[in-house]
Parts: sequence; structure tokens; C-alpha cells
Amino acid sequence: MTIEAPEKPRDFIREIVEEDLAAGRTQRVITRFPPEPNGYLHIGHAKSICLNFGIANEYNGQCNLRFDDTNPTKEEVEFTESIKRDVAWLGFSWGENLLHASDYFAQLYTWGEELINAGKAYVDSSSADEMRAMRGTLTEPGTDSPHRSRSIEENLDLFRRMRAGEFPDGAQVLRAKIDMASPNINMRDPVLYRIRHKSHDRTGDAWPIYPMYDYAHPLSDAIEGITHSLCTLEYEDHRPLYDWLIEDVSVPSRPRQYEFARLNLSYTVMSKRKLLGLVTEGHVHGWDDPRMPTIAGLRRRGYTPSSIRNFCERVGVAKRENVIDAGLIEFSIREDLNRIAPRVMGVLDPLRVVIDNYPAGDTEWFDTPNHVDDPSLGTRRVPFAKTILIEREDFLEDPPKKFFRLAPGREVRLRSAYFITCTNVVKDDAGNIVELHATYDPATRGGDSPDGRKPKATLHWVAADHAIDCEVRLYDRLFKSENPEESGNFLDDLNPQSLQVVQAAKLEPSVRGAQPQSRFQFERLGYFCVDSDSTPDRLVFNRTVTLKDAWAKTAK
RNA sequence: UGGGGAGUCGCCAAGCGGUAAGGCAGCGGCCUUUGGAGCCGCCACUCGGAGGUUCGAAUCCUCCCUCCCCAGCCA
Repeated sequence: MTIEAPEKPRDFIREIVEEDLAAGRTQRVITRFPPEPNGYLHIGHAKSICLNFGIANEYNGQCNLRFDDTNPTKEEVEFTESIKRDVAWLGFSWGENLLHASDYFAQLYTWGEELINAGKAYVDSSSADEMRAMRGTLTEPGTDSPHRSRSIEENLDLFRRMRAGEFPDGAQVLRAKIDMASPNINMRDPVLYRIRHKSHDRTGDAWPIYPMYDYAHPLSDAIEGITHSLCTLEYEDHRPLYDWLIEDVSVPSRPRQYEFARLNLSYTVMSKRKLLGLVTEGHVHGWDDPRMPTIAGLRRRGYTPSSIRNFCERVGVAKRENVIDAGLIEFSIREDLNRIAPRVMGVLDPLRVVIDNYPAGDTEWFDTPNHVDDPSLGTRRVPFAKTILIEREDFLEDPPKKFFRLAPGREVRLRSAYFITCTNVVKDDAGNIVELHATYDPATRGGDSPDGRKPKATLHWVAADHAIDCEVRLYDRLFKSENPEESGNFLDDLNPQSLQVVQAAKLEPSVRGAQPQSRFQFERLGYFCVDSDSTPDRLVFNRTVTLKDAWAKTAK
């Protein structure tokens, strides 16, 4: 028996975790995923979820789901429900550890008084404008607030009265007393608490003051015993403040913050503000519109949890700014669906083919595998008859050299059925092709010729009289350019063709009754997923992703 | 201009002083009852640039260049 070499950590964060574990600095790793419930989770969050929960799983630790609900003016319960659903759907479990920053409001308040008593925080009665003016600029130091030197007693009294609701919104703030001349603007006496007379989803009207992220986050981490607090690059500048609070408050543990680069995907936007705009301004049909990069959108589109996890794994974790090629997530879903999706035949843009030498009124049922490469998925029966429908683009009257599909006089294979040869093209007065005539070779029943003939193409098809009608929604990238954020208004870059609806696609009857979220490969076309808009008598499909199309490439 | 980060193949990403992993994309070929899948092969004499240290540098030092983030009582 051979002993596997220990797998080396996949990224710099796991490397740090392993060192901490090995050195005994960490007994058991505890991470957290800390969403603010002010929007739906997107693929960028999936990266963070996979990192935080992934590390907890790999090192036998724990990952808390902690809602960063410190700003009741922006947060809604609808979002907290969607977040829980999305994390669970991705395949991760927080166990008992569904937590909220608001659970710690009392402790956080007490620590506020502690800082005041230590002379490390003060109540400032300046207006927001005045504070901005005193903050200085990137190159010039700020100036001390006139209230900076209030006595501990006065600060305590003011802070208690803030807490008691005696002041209107914006009248006072609690600030850390650090250094108004710090080159790091986050250290110029950052605001710790602000007044908001707004009821909170979880604490109701108990608090007229709410802690800022910079204050609540490190302390919440410490309360939960988080060992590695993982966040994105823009918080790098906040780390000195994070550490300052951990040092200067009597917290029960010593978490450390590490930053990694957020995920960006080409041809889409990732900021919650922009995604919110797409939803509220009606550019898409909701947060779960299949064109959205949200977890809910990807789910409805037909993405699988494992394809998203694999994608995040492939993307890696580093500190370098990045824009991931949209092709990579498409590769990940194709890879998964190729393995698991049963195959079925459907025609999106039908062209009638009448097989002249086939007996009228006959119907044959062919057994065909649900997955050519995986017999365990079984077989199904598909009906064949005199009039069939093929994909319009599979016929060309005057085919170019490398076009292998049907053409006048040419023989092709109909998947699992017969070889047919096109004998005649019927056109309307305008010259449009309306119907094809063909003959079939009875000896090729099942799709193989006893004489070893090999047609260059195999087409998908459905029997006209047995096909069921359904709606198919074809999606394209939401934006026209690779980086829509780059130039001016991202809305100007919206792709007007991002959704194309096929009202009367024709599918083989075996799909009848398929339930929402069922996924299929429509042979030669792509992967499709039953949409929740489906009704018992009308199925609606979303095209998750096309198949790779070598012909499209050579045709160009 | 102050502070904090980052620059390795078209896009990601390993590399931690011993002579450039891997994935995606791309390009050839084999195979194929999906122009799919699968299989095989090719794809960085070079690591933002210039100096230096060293037997040896993507890795260490110096200077320079480029890009990203920070002036919310948002997170």
C-alpha cells in the first residue's frame, strides 16, 4: 500500500491555516460567511462561500453563517431567506451556527462604554458635513473635532443618551479616538455608532443606535471565536482598525483578517448596487432571472451546485485582481451536465420532411439510450413516422464544402432511426423552403447500415404528429462587452438579444410531465432545464448552455 | 501627491535561490449513431522594466513603470 503525499494547500489562505494549525496557534479553525441581507447572493459570493465553508470542512473546523445586519435602513427579510436557501443549495451547512451581528448589540454597546472609559472613544456632535471637512484628504491630515477632548463622564452621558433615544438621527456619533493625521483615512477617528431611529428586523425598536461594520465586524468575529476572518481586498485598509479594536477591547479571542481578490466574470456585473438596478428598473425579470449572475439566477438557468463549486475551485484564490472568462463557468456546467443529463431530441426551428416511401399512418417506436456514454441511465422509446421535423439549419440547398448535414441528394442518419436521402425541396412563392421530401432505407433501421455505409452526419428529429409543443428560452450574455463596468453607464451595454423566446419548439413525447429543475441535453443543441413557469400542459425550458459547436467555428 | 495592495502564456493560476505545474481558451490528430463526449499531441529559452548579489534569480537587493483600492453617520 502506498501512502499518498499530503496534498499541498491550494492557495495562500489554506497555507496560512495549515501553518497556524501546525504551530498550535489555532486549535480548530473557525471561519464565517458574513453576508449583509440587502440583496441576493451572486457568483462572487459563491467564491467566498466555497472558501469559508470549504476550509472549515477540509480542516475539520466550523463555518458560521453570520448576517451582518447592522444597518436596518438597507436590509430586508426577503434577502435573509434567499441567502440561507442559496448557501444550502450550494451544498454547505452551517449547522447550529446561524448567527447575526444583531445578536451582539448589547455586548457591542458595553464595549462602546469600555472604550469611552479607557479614553479611546468619544461622542462627536459634528454634522456629517463638518466631519467630512475635518477628515482631511488623501494627502492632507485631518483636524481634530472640537468635541474630541470631552471628558469621559460627558462622553458616557452622551453615549447613554444616544442609546436612550434622546437625539435625532445624525445628531451624534460615537467615534474611536485614534489619529486624525493618520495616512490611513480609516484610522482618522472612525465612526463606531450612529443614530438611526429605524426598527430592525430582529431587534425591533430596542435600539435607536446601530454599530458600524468596522466596529461590529471584528468584535463579532472575536465573540464567535473566528480564527481566520476572510474578506476581500478593499478591506485591506481596514485591517489596522480591525486590529486596533481587537487589541483595545476586552474581547474573548484574537481573530485575524486575511484578504483575497473578489471574483469578476466577463460579460456581466457583480456589484449588488448594479444588480439591484437591473431588477428594480426591469431590465431583467427579477433576481432569479436566468441571465443574472446570482445564485438564484444560475439555479433557475439550470446550473448545478457542483458545477459552481468546481468553477470556484478552478478560479483559485489569490490577491491578484482578475476577470474570469465567462467560458470557464460554461465549461464547468457542461462538464457536469454531460455526465448526468439524460439525452432527448427536440427541434427548435422545425422543417418538415416527408418520407415518401414510408407507409402513411405507421408509427414505429425506437428504443434509444438516454445517455450514449452511460448505459446506466437506461433507454426510452421515441416514435417515428412518415412526417418528421428536423432543424432548419441542418439543411442547406447549396452546401459549402465542409457542411456535412442534409442537402439535395445527400444521405444522413436520423439518430436511432434510419438513413434518409433528400429527394426534393418544396418552396413557397417567396422562395422559402417549406418542406423537404426524402426516401428512407429500411435496411438501416436503428441507424446502422448492414453494408457499412457511414453518413457524415447524424441529425436529431421528432415525429411531427407525436411531438409536444413547448416554450424554450434561449439566453445570451447579458452585456455586450467583456467589462460592462468599464465605460460610462453599464446599462448602455445591455445586450438587447440576451433573451430569445421560441414559442413552439417541438419535443419528443418522453419529456411530457417533466418537473421544474429537470435537466436534459437536447441532442446536438445544448443543455436545457425545466423552468418554474411551466404548467401541466405547457412546458417551459431554459437553455442552460449550448453544446460546444465545432461547425459554428469552421462556418465562420 | 499620502496610505494600502498587485504585476508569471489570450483568461485564471502554481512557483517560497537549483534552471517556468495545472485548468480554460486556441491549434493539430485519433475516435465517434450528438460537428457533443472521450483520447493523444502542440501551445512562456521566459516571469512589468533596468541594474545588482550569486556558480545559479520569477524567487534576494536597488531604482523605475503600470494597474487596483481608500476621503459613507454603507458593507
